[in-house]
Amino acid sequence: MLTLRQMRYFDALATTLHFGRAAKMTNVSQPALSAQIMEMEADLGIRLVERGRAGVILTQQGEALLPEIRAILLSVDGLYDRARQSAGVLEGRLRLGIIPTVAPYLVPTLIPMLRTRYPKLDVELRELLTTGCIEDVKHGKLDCAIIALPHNDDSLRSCTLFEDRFLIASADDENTVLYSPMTEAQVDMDRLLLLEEGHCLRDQALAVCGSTAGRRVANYGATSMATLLQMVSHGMGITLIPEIAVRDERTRNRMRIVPFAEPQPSRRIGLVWRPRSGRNNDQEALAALVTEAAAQLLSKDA
Amino acid sequence: MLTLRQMRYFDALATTLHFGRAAKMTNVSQPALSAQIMEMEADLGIRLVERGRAGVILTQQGEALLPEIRAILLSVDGLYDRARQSAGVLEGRLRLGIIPTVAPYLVPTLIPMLRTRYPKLDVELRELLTTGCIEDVKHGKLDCAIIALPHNDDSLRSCTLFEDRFLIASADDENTVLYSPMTEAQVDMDRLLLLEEGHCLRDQALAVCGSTAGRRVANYGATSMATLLQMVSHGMGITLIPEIAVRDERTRNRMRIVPFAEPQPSRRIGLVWRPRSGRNNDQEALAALVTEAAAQLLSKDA
DNA sequence: CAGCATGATAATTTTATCCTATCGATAATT
DNA sequence: AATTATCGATAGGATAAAATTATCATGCTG
Repeated sequence: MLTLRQMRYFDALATTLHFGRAAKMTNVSQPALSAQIMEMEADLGIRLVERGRAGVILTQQGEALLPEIRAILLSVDGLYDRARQSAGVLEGRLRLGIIPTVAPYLVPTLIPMLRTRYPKLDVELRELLTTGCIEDVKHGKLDCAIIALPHNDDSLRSCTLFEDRFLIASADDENTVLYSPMTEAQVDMDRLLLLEEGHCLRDQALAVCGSTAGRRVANYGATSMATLLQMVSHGMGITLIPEIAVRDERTRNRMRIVPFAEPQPSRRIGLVWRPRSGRNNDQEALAALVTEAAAQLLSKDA
Repeated sequence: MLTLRQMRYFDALATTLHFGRAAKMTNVSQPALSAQIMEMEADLGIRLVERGRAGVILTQQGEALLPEIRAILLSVDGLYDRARQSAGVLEGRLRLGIIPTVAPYLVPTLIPMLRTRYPKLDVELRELLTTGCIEDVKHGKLDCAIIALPHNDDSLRSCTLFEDRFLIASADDENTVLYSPMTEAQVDMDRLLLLEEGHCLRDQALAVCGSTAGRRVANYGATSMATLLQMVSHGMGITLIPEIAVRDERTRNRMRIVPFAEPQPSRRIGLVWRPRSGRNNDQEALAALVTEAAAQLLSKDA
């Protein structure tokens, strides 16, 4: 089988037209180079050079193969450059999953920041439920994902990005009684609207409010926060709204949004990745940036 | 140093995403493949694959390098094809030297024959004096040459292509006495015109006619047969004309051309090449074709 | 003819590569 | 929770590839 070593030797031989000098150029003894060239010729089944006393002459076939061989050697050398280049922080493609109750609020802030600070980064965003995020990260379809912690899959590593407090949103009318701040027990479970199954926020909302068992829940599942809050603003019920969504949703819907009493319930948003992904630098940089973006989003909001 | 073997293994690994199956695909044990991939990663300084429980995932960098690596492997495979293709008879480039007293008469017949029978052949013709032919063949600037034999360089091999008889040409007027056939002794040395120094035909003419010493030679050297024969046709003298030139030159100049008496003097035209050029098939085929072309040229001529 | 240069060859050592067997870790099953 | 299966990594020893040094044969050169 043809080897790169043989090609390098042949390249040197074609350059020097002299076995001895080609050997010196390749830091190898002349017999070694000679043997490799011979093997190369045997392998290709053709004569590459004509050995003469006054050095070496390339055969027509050797001459014909030379440019191709040099191109191959150049490509191989180029691999090293590419490899080195691709080792930078947050360069190339990054496939990032984000859960639907975070994505629409975080992305408009996060993406411009990424573009500015890491212009060589090509982000591929996917909005997926927690389970989807975790599965895809595990199987290498995503490089990492932003989900609510904790997750139950200890084959993945994670870090906290920010705390996202819950608030209560209701229509801005007189029919709804809202205490401010309010306790979990004051939530009217009959009027509590939830996202559809699969959203972690649904479970979190139940966990927050369902501490007292036996209360019923409005039998409806909204497909997105936007839908949910639109329903709320039309007086169809109340819901938990994560702080990250407040600024954005308040510009769309007239709502009353009140905090919980201390200790305020919240969800912890984090980044998950495969422990062996080997992109620790990337993950750290991304985490720092997301934290910064979230801080920006949450500032001056109640 | 990166090797093709490593690239092939990596290619298989990227295809199967499984060390075991990649090993089977490359007919090697799994540890062997594993080791090569590891070495490749160490050499490139990057992680190519992520080892996981459910097989293997390419890292972003591995993914980035893969197309380039596959292209390289394809190029290498292509080398074999090119080599095989270039091994045909009379294919590719053939650099052929021809002495000036043969070239203009042989070429118009030879080249069309070559083009017809060996369409893949790309002939590079050079008209050179014998010394030039021999030097260039020796130094690999020509693949072979057509010269008059014998040559005095035994570092080259040669074979006879055809015998080229000499005839005597004179102006077609009453002032010149020509016997037919004539003997060498009857040549009027004072009127004998010759090519300039360097042409083997000049020396051969002298050898034919100069057997009787002391005769003087017209002090003039024509630069080509065409010039020489034009001078002859204008009554400036007589000259030896090789049979190969007769048909062509007779159409250009009115001349009387008579043969020598038996045994007719002649020159032997042959092919020379480097013994190690390794293109024996080419040389044989070319020799056969030239012989055929010459036979065609010499037929029905006196 | 002697001396020089060139590439090939020989004998040996070093380095690569491979294989078998086994391990450790994870995932799936019982 | 223990068992089994799968997967890639590791260890040890054998084999093959490639290197080195020393030498040779040959053809030029003076």
